[in-house]
Amino acid sequence: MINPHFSTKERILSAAEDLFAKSGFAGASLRQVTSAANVNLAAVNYHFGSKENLINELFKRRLDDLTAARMAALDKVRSSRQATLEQVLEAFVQPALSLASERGGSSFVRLLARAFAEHDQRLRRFVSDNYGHVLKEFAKVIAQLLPNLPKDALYWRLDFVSGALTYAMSDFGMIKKPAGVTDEQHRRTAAEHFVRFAAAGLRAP
Amino acid sequence: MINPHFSTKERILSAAEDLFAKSGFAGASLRQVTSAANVNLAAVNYHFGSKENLINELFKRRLDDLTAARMAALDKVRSSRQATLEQVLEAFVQPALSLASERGGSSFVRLLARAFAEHDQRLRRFVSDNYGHVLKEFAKVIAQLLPNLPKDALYWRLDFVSGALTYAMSDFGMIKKPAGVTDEQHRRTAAEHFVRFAAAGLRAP
DNA sequence: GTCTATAGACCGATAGAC
DNA sequence: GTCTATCGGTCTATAGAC
Repeated sequence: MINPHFSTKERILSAAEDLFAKSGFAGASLRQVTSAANVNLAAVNYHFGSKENLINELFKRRLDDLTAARMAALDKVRSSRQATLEQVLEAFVQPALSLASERGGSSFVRLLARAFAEHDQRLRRFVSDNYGHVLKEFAKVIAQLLPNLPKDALYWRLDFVSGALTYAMSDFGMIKKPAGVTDEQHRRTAAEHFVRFAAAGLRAP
Repeated sequence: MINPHFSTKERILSAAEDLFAKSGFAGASLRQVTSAANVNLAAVNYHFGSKENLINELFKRRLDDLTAARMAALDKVRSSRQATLEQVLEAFVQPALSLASERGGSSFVRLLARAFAEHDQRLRRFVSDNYGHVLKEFAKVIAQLLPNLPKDALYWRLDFVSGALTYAMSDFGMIKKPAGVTDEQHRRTAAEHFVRFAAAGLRAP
């Protein structure tokens, strides 16, 4: 399961990603993590200091890249003459899609969904402090594309969009994929359906 | 916090609802629950047998009423001559809204969102075994109202709708409510925004 | 039905040898 | 950097007095 050629630190991160995605942060113990990673129990505290810090590092490892890719995609859309709502949504989803295709990425996507569902103050704060500005930028661009939509309606709809995306992505790799379809195709299909749905919902009268 | 005039069993259920909503099923211990309920630790095992069974009873207590109310509302819409998509969505949301207005109901709504986010096999199975048929009925009626929509697109969109609703409702009682607005008004507003958004998303070309 | 007390297991974290 | 061993604390569940 866990590739023995990676360093102890990376093996811990990968095992933790899988187990926390499956059982939750409180539900999976460091003993389970180190056992799955084929690593000694004490290694977690040596490399990360504490369970809480291990969780933070887990998010940092993936989110730094994800937010950078999203901002790059948004800037590209912005600089085009006539940006559409669909393009902005695509710029938001596509990087998450690529992430989900990386090694262990699909576990992380589920972990992210879990972090949002858990109204854990500490974790939410960490995510919003470090990566909240990206969401604000997307919201700003979307607001410009929907100039007639009242602000409160916009915020509600952006919340619905986040919810729809979170839930759909957290199901990646679960039950829904039909047989004979590659993961890649499945994610591409999901993204297309999502963009159509979200754009129409945002444009509702 | 916990009304001392209710029975031991009910005080345990209410305290468990609050604490599991806040900290997750693994995150909150029976000691915290019994302490918040002002009840002896051993009372949980006397009345419920185990922590797992306590969780099941928690869902049963609310979901029996919720699904019955949803089916009643759906039947009413069905029997009307010209049912609209908006009416069907309203029939789905309104009972959840009423539930959220009950004593402790808002905690339960967050708990429900958590149960979906946790891909815990045991809990998901319990919910879908006991209450999955309601979702199927709604899906059938919605499919009839969108005869030109391919089946796979419909399933994706219904997933997005569930996600949007779950996510939005799990935020009830959290940060979003503006000052000077009653809980009741806030929920009503949320429902209206949701129905507009979801109907438009489902009708997307 | 409600309590105390405790069994038996697991937890995160650390000290200290190598 | 990696290991063993262990501390001090928590957990669920239960036995048995009242």
